[in-house]
Amino acid sequence: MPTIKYIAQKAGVSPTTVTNVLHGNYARVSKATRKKVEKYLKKYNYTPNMGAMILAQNDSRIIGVIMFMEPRWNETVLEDPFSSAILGAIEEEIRSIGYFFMLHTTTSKEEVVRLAKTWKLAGLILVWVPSNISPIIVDSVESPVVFIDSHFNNDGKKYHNVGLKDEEGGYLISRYLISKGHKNAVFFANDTSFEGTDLHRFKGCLKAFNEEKENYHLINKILLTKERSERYKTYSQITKKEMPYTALIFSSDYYATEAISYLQDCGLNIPDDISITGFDDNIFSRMIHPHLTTIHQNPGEKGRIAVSMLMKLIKKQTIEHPNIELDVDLIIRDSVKDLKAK
Amino acid sequence: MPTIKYIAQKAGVSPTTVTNVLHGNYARVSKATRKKVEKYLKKYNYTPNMGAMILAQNDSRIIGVIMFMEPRWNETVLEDPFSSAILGAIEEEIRSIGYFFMLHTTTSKEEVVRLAKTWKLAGLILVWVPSNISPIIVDSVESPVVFIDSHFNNDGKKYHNVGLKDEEGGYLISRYLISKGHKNAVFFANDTSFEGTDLHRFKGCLKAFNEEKENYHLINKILLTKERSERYKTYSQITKKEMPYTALIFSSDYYATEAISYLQDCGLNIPDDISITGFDDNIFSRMIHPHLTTIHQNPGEKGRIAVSMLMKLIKKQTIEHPNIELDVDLIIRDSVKDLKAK
DNA sequence: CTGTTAGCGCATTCAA
DNA sequence: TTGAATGCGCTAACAG
Repeated sequence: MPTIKYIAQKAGVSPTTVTNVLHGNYARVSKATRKKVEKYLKKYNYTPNMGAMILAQNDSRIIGVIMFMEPRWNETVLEDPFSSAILGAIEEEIRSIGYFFMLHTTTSKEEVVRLAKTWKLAGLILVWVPSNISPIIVDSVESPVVFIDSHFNNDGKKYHNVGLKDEEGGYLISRYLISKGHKNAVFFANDTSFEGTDLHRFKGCLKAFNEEKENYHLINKILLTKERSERYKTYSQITKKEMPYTALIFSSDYYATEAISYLQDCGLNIPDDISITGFDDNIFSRMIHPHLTTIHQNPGEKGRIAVSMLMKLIKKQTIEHPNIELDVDLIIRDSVKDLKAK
Repeated sequence: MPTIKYIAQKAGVSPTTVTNVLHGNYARVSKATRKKVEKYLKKYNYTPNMGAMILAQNDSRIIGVIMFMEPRWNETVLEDPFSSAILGAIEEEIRSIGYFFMLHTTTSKEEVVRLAKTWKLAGLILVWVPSNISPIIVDSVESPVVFIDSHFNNDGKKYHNVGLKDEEGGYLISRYLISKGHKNAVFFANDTSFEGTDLHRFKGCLKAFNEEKENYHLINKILLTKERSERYKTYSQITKKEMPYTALIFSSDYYATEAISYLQDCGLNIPDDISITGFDDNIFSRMIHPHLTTIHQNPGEKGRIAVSMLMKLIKKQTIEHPNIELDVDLIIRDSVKDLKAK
């Protein structure tokens, strides 16, 4: 494993010169020696030692991507095509600009801070951070930070976030349900904490239903747990009692899909017996039958924008829009019954 | 950011003593000084600098996980819940033993070698490496290497691999089809290269059909591409011509699911018009209707075993089983028609 | 049991 | 346009 020193010796120049060639400081090297050095660099297949680089310049070119989630990446989280799509896009983007991708899941802010220090991370991308700990992280970490899908308390701090028009999504899907004659619906949140995206989507639904006259109600919110058997129990109650609602609004395609499958197994017909909507427009939303009516978003775009925003931060460029909210689209498929049609 | 030197100074001891405390070399430190040092370590919240560690001992504690795939993590690869489940398990495992997880996708062996050198990787986990380049990587890299789902040419080299009884899986699913009266089937491979897992699954199918008398045929293999529209074209041909087969054997649930959805949209009834089987038993195999008859495997286990094997390699412990083939199970659901029933 | 010292590979002064 | 010297934080060999 050749070092700069070694190359320098072989080429008969000083280490400094080799460094200058490597860094493209061509103003400080004559063309002739530059060519010569490049030849030896290639000949001995020089590879930098990142350890030395970190030590010398306090920057690792590693971008840490932290997914905030339960200790275990269980089926309900990472197997959701939506997470993977974000990660895939981020990885590709980071790699293409010559940085490195360190992935970490945790729910501990201390762990994030420690990771950033230990590795002198060039930057951090934090996915799904609860709003109460984001300010702490931003304050304790030296590296620039970009959030994905976070919502913040209005504490005057400047956050960089790539999110979605969650509220508008909730509004759109609810308006659509109302337009099809649905007067009573239930909202299923992805998480028991019910904050962030869940909360905003819910607010959007609420807004739509509140615009209507009486008899229109977003009846309730139900918080789904990470435990599949418990969710099944929740779904099963839908089949039993006299349902005071005609539509189920899910805050993710993942759970909407799961519920449809479960309810179908119970003998229900979707959407004839009950209408169901999702959120995300993941691959499986169009693979199941009935195809799922849902809100579209582009997870890859989220990841890519997050990386490019982070790079601007790293390079200390100015950022015009520190808080991006990507657009949503209503995707009408077949999981909602038209109650007005006869 | 306190350093060892700084802590040593504050505690009134030498850096060596601090190091010894940090490394648990308690034989070289008196209990009293140990306590004292620990106090200061905590007080100043000491965090190691990995750059210095890499430099000093040529080991980064980073485990590089390389996914061999097309430059773009597109929907067809990472959004497959199967990949994410492997990654999730690996990440969790690596983190729990105090190592770090660097994720990289590529198809270039040079890139793998460079990454390993640049970061002095503690170890490498290579997923889905084509058999022709695995020996090259093993030879060019200093770090221990564990493969996942690779198959090797018999070149006498010692590989460490965590795989699956792919052939048995193919055999099981084919025997099942035959038992239900299916005499002619087609095999759909996940990749155009048709090697590794695809090939072995196919072989298993072939074996089952060849055991039968004449008139039993695994008619053909069809190699699916990464381009969705092309796959749709492939599926659509199934609907058009007079099908000389009654079952489609897919080498993954992912594509089986996709095909079912597509064919249903074309008006076909699964399994009445045609039977379809998958491979993997991912989450969506039981969410779609008809539920998919498939071969079960446990991706999380694959990831965890790979990490533990790698750790043994890193610690230079002996490995009894360098080539593990995990068991498969036939999962019978509703996507295969019983042709013998009337 | 404790401390001194040298060196890992690189970037970065500063001098020539 | 080139080179020599210094230090980043840590480990390990050696000395006490």
